[in-house]
Amino acid sequence: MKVSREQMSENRRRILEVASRLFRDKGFDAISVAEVMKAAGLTHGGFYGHFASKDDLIAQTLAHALALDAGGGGDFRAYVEDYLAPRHRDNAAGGCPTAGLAAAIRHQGPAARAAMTQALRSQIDRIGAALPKVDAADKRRVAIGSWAAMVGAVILARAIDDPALSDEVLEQTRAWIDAGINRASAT
Amino acid sequence: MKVSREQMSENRRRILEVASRLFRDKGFDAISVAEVMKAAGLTHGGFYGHFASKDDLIAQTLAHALALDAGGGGDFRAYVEDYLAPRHRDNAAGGCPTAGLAAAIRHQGPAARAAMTQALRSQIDRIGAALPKVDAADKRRVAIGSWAAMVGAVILARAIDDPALSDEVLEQTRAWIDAGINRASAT
DNA sequence: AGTTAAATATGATGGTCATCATGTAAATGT
DNA sequence: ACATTTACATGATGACCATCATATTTAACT
Repeated sequence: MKVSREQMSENRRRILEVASRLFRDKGFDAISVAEVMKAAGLTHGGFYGHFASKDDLIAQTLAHALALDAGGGGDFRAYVEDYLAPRHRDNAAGGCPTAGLAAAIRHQGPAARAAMTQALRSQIDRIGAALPKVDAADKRRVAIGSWAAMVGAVILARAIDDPALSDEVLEQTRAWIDAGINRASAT
Repeated sequence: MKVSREQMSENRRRILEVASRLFRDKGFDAISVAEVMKAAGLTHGGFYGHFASKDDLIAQTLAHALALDAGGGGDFRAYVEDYLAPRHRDNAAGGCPTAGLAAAIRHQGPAARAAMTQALRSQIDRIGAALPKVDAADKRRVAIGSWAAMVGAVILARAIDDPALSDEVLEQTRAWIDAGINRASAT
C-alpha cells in the first residue's frame, strides 16, 4: 500500500537508522537486507524503492552515520575519556562508526571509502581545533596520532576475551594520549 | 586418493597458509571453504578431514598466523617504521594479521578471540622488552599506546581512498609514536 | 602380496541471500 | 469523485555456500 510522502521519508530515515545500528553491531556481511527492513518495521520488498542495492545502502548508511557522529569538538580530554571507556567498547551498536566499521570498508565499494575519507578528514580537523594549547605545527601530528590510537584501542579492546586486559588497553591508551597532549602543550 | 602422512601434513600446512593470506586480504566472510581448498591445490571435499568447520579453520588460521607474526622484538623504531610504511598498508595479504583481522574477530567464535587475546598479550610484552630505555613503570603504557596507534593507523590508512591523506596518517602516527618514546626515555 | 584404513575427489543437499516480478491499496492531482 | 501514480507487500528466482554422502585410490600394516 502507498503511504504519504512524509511517511516515506520517515521510513527511509528509519531504515538508515536501524541499518547503522545493525551494521555497527554485527558487520555488513552478517546483516541481510531483509533483516534491516524488518527492524525498520517493513518487509524486504520495498527495499529497492529506496536503495539501488545493498552496496548503495551501505554507502548511504556510512555517510549518514559518520556525519551524525561528529564528536571531539568540545573538550578533547573528556571526549577521549568517553571514547576509551568500557561503556563505549561494550556498545558497538550505538558507538563510533569509525571504530565499528573502518576495517570493513576496505572490502566495500568506492562510495563507502569516499565517505570514510571525508569523515577522517573532518575528524582530524575537529580534533586539531579542540587542542588550542598545542603549537600549530604539532596539531596535525597530535590529532592523527591520538585518533589512530583511539580507534585502534577500541578495536583491540573489543577483539579480546579477557576483561581485565581489555580494560587495561583502554586505560593505558588514555594515559598515553594524555601524556602526549601534555608534552605537545608544554612547549 | 589417499596420500602419504607427510603429504597430508604438508597439505594441511598449505591450507593454513593460503587461508591466512586469503582471509587477511578479503576477510573471513568473502572467502569460501572451496576457495581456500582450491588455492591450496585441492578440492572442497577433503576439507572436513582437516577441520571440523569453517569456524575451526578460522580459529586455527588465526592462531597460526598470529604465532608466526611475532614481530617487534628487535629494534622497536625500525619495526614501527616498517609497520607504518605504505608497503605494509598495501600488502594486507602478507601483512600483520592483527591489523588485517582484529576488527573481524568480534564476530567470530571463542577460539578466535582467545587466539587474539594471547597474541595481544605477547605483543605488548615483546614491545615492552624492546624499550630498554623506558622506565619500567611506563613500559606498559608506551607499549599498549604505541601498539594501539600502529594498528589503528594501518586500519585507517587502508580504509580511505586519498593516497596523500593515507600516507600522512602513517607518517604522522610514526612521528607521534617516536615523540612518545623519546618523552618516556628522557626521564 | 593382500588386506585394511584413510585422504581426497565428485557429487548432492538444504539453507540463505540479493534481487526481481507482480499485486494491492492508498495518497495525490485533477 | 475519479484516475493515476506509487510505496510497500507477497512471492519467485538464481546464485552461492557450508556441510554431508559416497566413491576412488593408494599408503600403511601384516
